[in-house]
Order: sequence, then structure tokens, then C-alpha cells
Amino acid sequence: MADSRLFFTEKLLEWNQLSNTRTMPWKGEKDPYRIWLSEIILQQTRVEQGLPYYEKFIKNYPNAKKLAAAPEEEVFRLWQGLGYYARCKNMLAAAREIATTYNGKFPGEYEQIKALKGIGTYTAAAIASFGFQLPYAVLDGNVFRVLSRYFGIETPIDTTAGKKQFGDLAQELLPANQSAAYNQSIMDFGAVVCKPQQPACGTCPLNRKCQARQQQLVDVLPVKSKKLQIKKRYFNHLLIELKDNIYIRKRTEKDIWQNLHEFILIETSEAVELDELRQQEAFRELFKDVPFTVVNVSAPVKQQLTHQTIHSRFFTLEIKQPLPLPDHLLVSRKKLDNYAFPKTITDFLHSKRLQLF
DNA sequence: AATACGGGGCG
DNA sequence: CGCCCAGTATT
Repeated sequence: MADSRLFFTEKLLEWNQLSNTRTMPWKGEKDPYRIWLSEIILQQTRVEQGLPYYEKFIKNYPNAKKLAAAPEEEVFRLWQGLGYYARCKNMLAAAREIATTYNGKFPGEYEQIKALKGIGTYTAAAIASFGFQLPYAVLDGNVFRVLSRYFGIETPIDTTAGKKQFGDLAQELLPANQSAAYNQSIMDFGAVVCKPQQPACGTCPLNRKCQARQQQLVDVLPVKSKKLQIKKRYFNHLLIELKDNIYIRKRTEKDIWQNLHEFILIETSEAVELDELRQQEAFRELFKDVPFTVVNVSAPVKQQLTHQTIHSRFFTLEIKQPLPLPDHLLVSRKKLDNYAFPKTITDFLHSKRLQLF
């Protein structure tokens, strides 16, 4: 068993040296700040999707102190469109912690790194190995897949037992003096060769000893135990125009898009037309003392998220006197660019802008 | 232990 | 439409 494990590690490092053609701007990066930034951006995010965001952030905030000094709204604007917005909030908190507690210098011990907001076991191991040559094995989607297939492990990866088993194995396989190269190798290998769909088993340097291949389990592994429930939600966005101004608010509730902005939102349990919306209690309360005229009703648009399907409709209304909306901001159209919005809303705004020209 | 959290790409 | 992506925090 020890031999087969040694073989696995050696082959992987060899593949990395001879055949790995994957290039990314942060590969071989020595600055822990840049490594950290790339890892946060790439959590549950494809390299191609995260790349432009990485470039933007490095350009705007070349070091932790710069990021720490940035206004939160500005940072959210840069993050807009990338998703999982808690990452942005936590990243800023971590930058400020680094600036104050560590005087802007990224901490170099695993426990210190892991203690920063938004850094879990994967990201801590990545920074520790890539940035500080410490012997911590990364455990991400690629590693789960490569290990489960090569060693034929059918333990579900989304369980405590699975995480322990794969984590222990990954750590055993790690050559302590080459942790960075090994971690890089196994992730690239998972992304390029041992891919989720249609892996390149024919040319895989590990194929002869791959348990999944021998047992016809390649498309079964890795095993996941849970299947997610997707719920439907119906969002009715009210763009209320007072001269050139529009009401917006920051989403603060524990829900999707926390810390992003929106227009006045009335959520319903099913799709509604304008006359049904007008019957809603929230709507009647809103306009009980103020007359309005309907300017536009958009077609329904759908957005598919991981756990929910959002059906959105935009109702543009015009009023002549202000509404009593204490927790909303009255913002001029031009200034909308200063605020971060979810994609559903930016898409609508952009489509609207096109109509004007 | 289970669940929520975005957006995009691919078959 | 389902699966997956350099996962983490919260309940």
C-alpha cells in the first residue's frame, strides 16, 4: 500500500513537470496576499470566471493595506457579478485584520491563516503551502475526485467521515518538502486529466493502477450523498421614479444577495400580473397616500441559482411626491453605478439602457 | 449533520 | 435540466 501511494505521488509530480500546460497568473506566485486573493475568488468558481476579477482586484488593491483602506461599497462594486457575496464581506474583514493585527504583513502560520475570516481548511492549506512552503495538503473538488477514482473510494465526499478519510489520505500522499508542487499538481491534474465529465483516461499516466477504471466506476466517483432542493421564488421589483430619482435599499436580511442593493421588492408565492400585484397588502400600504402612474411592466425573467429559481418582473412606476420609506435611499439614476446589485437587476438595467440609445 | 450561499459553462 | 466549479459559515 505504501508503494502504491509513493507511485501515485511520483507520477503526479512527473506529470506536472512534463505535461502540465495549465497557466494562471497566480501560479508560482510568492506574495501571500496575491495567493490569498486568488484563492478567495476561486472558491466554488471557475478559473476563467474568476480571472478578470483577480486582475481588477490586484490593480485596485495591490496589497492588504490598500484593500483594508477601501470603502466597503467600492469593494462590493468590484465583486459585483461574481456571486457568493459573503466572500467579499469576509475578505474585507480579513484584510483589515491583516492591516491592524499583522501590520499589513500576511501571517505565516497555519493557525493564524485559518483564523482569518473566509479562510477554511482548503484555503488555509493552499496559502500555507503555496505561500509559506508548509506541509498542508489541499482538499478541494479536484482532490476528492482524483483520490476517489484512483483509490476506488466510495465514501460520500459530502459527509464528515468522507472529509476525514480523504483529508487523511491527501495528507499522507503529500511530500512534505514539495507541498506546493504536489498541491498544484493534483489540482491541475483533476482539472485537465481527471475531469468530472469525460476524463482523459486513455492518456492518463495513472490509468493502469486506477481502481475506478478497473472497476468501471469512473462516472460513479466521487459519490455525493445529498441532492439539493430547489425552490421557486417570485420577485416583483418596483422601480419607483420621482423625477430622475429611484428608491433603492441594501439587502440586510439573511437571504441571498446580502449586502447588495435592490429596488422596492414585493415577493409573492407565485407569478402575478400588475392588477394582482396591486391587490397585495404591501403594495396597497406603500401607495395608500400617494398616487402613481404605470410607466412600464417588463417581461418575466428567470435566473437559476444553486438552491433556487428566481422569477423576476420589473414594474416601473412614476410618482410626483415622495414615499415614506425610511430604510430606502432616493438615488439619482446616474448614481446607481455607485451601488452593487445582483445580476438579475444589472441585466435589467443594461437592457433598459440599450433602449434609450 | 445539514443547509444556504451566485453565477456560469457544458453535455 | 443536472452537474460541477481551487469552499465557508451558520444553524
